[in-house]
Amino acid sequence: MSIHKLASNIKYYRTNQNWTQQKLADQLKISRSVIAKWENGDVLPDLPTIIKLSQIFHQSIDSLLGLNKHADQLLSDFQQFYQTSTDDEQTIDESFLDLISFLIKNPQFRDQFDQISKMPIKHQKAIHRMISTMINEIDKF
Amino acid sequence: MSIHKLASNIKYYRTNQNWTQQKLADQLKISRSVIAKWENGDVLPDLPTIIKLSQIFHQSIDSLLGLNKHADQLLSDFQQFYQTSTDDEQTIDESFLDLISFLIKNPQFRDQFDQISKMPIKHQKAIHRMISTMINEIDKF
DNA sequence: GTAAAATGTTCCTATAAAGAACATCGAGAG
DNA sequence: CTCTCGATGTTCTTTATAGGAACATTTTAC
Repeated sequence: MSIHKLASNIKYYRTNQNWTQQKLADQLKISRSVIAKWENGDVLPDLPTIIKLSQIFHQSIDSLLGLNKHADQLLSDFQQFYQTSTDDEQTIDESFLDLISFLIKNPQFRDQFDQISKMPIKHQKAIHRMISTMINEIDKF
Repeated sequence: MSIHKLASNIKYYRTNQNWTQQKLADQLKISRSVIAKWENGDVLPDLPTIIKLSQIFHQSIDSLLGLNKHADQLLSDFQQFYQTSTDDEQTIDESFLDLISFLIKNPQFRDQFDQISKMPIKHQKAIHRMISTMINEIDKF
């Protein structure tokens, strides 16, 4: 149940409008601290509020929740685009679209990734090993 | 706030399948009386349950709630996904396509970021900080 | 008309979201 | 470098409401 996406989506669409948490809170007529909690994944908005959010951001509820309906279409587009530029047929599947959407909505990771991709291979390998360790450790929580 | 439609929709899709309330309850692993309350509009299902319902009935959440979208909005959703819209120049540009192609060609990184993207926000933030440190340190070589 | 099933209702409990106050972070200004 | 202020994050408490169990009612089948 990929509800964690709602958190970053709310933050993404809010900052996209250059809104402060307070401004969004005012529109929803709720307290600002609640929005901070939504965006950190501490708490889920209730259904009526989700509907309001989807209207304010002009997003379908499904896409607010990260359950995008158009994945199939987008997928085939991506595949077409990369058919020419990559000779080997690597896996571009639905989960890859999810990852792209994650990078779009989390520019801080995108920037890091950009840097990593420009490093020499040996550094990349070192980083890859370290991230593996990090992921394993953090999974223990 | 046309939430009243959810009640009749749940009942509609359930009876359409010739399911009893008990059978639906079993699939959701909740008590039957709750479903009676949903269908009478006494109570709203929580978000995770709504998502399950939309999957069980093969309906988008929006249509389950009776919030059907228009064609033009579907179109704008599509554009939003690509982020081709005006003000967001930094999201999808040439360098982003480079990044995607890097991900395609380096599945080991792709898998790691896949995992990261599925973590709770707080873990993501921790990882982000650690990667920052790593990049800074490794740049000193 | 009766029995069994399906559904509706009541009451209670437990959960988790909202609010308020306080803490921390971060971006300028000096 | 430090101070300030706006924005955001966190903690604690309160409140709202969804869920469960048991009972009541309605519907269906015979």
